[in-house]
Amino acid sequence: MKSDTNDILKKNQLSVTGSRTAILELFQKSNGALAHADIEKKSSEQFDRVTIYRTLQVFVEKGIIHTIPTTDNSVLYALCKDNCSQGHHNDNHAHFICDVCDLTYCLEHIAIPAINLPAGFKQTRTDVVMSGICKNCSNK
Amino acid sequence: MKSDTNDILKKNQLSVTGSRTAILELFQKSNGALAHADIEKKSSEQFDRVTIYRTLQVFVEKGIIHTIPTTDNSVLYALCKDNCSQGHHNDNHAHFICDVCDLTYCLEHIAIPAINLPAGFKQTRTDVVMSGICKNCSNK
DNA sequence: GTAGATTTGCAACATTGTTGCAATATGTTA
DNA sequence: TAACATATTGCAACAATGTTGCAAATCTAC
Repeated sequence: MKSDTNDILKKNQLSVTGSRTAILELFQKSNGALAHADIEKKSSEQFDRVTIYRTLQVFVEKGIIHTIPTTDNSVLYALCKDNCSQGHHNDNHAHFICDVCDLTYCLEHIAIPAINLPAGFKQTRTDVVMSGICKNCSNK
Repeated sequence: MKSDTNDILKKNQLSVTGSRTAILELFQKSNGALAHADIEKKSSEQFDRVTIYRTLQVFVEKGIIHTIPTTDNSVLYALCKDNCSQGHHNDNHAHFICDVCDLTYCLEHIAIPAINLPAGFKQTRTDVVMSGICKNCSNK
């Protein structure tokens, strides 16, 4: 794992530092998306709040993680899969937020149907945010 | 316009007060969505910040306005059209945010195609957030 | 190992959102 | 319309979240 994160950072021309490695590992371990607050909680003993902000900013800029829009104020971040790590700004994303457990799933393999826009509108990015009950919670 | 907002408030069992009327009129005058900050700026001389927060909360609860998810931290609010003012929680919405002028369009008349979810997922709400260049900006 | 560049942590600050409570405004009833 | 009960507002104080500048520490390349 260590060398994995190491590679990712180097590939993106970033210095390999403790906080970057740790935060990247957090994302790799988590099965869903993480909010800034989650990251703070899971690593706040170690790193300054400011460092986390800046690390997330850099990761987003480099396309290592992406943001997920939500209806409330919270911003979620999730790891970009290998094949979408470049040119993320023209990408389409679908996410599912469970109303029960609050986990966010990245629906990587979902095809987003084309949506017809009114004439004159040029769309470069589409985000689909679905909410409801996830697989785990509906089985309980 | 005054009697219009009056009706809307009464229909939703809300007292007709200065701030509610004013904020509702702001939404009716604006052609796009408004962020909390916008509302503060356009009416901050008149109403307390807290009042604006609470007014927006009440409006959302009553289904008078709805929130629009965005990729950055900002929460946008937009007026619900008449026919979507009830049962808003099971609704589908599409919005377009222009990268140039930053205006947000509610695409009321757009059909959102069904998206196939993995087995076990039950979706109750779908938000589509598109960004790009709007009609006005692409004509410049 | 050392020099130069990058990153971190701290401090201070700005913005955004929340809560309790007293004062005020609203709706209702007589 | 006066008066009561209820709902709303504004204030103050606070909490959470995000930003900036700068010196110290760390990293990379040589």
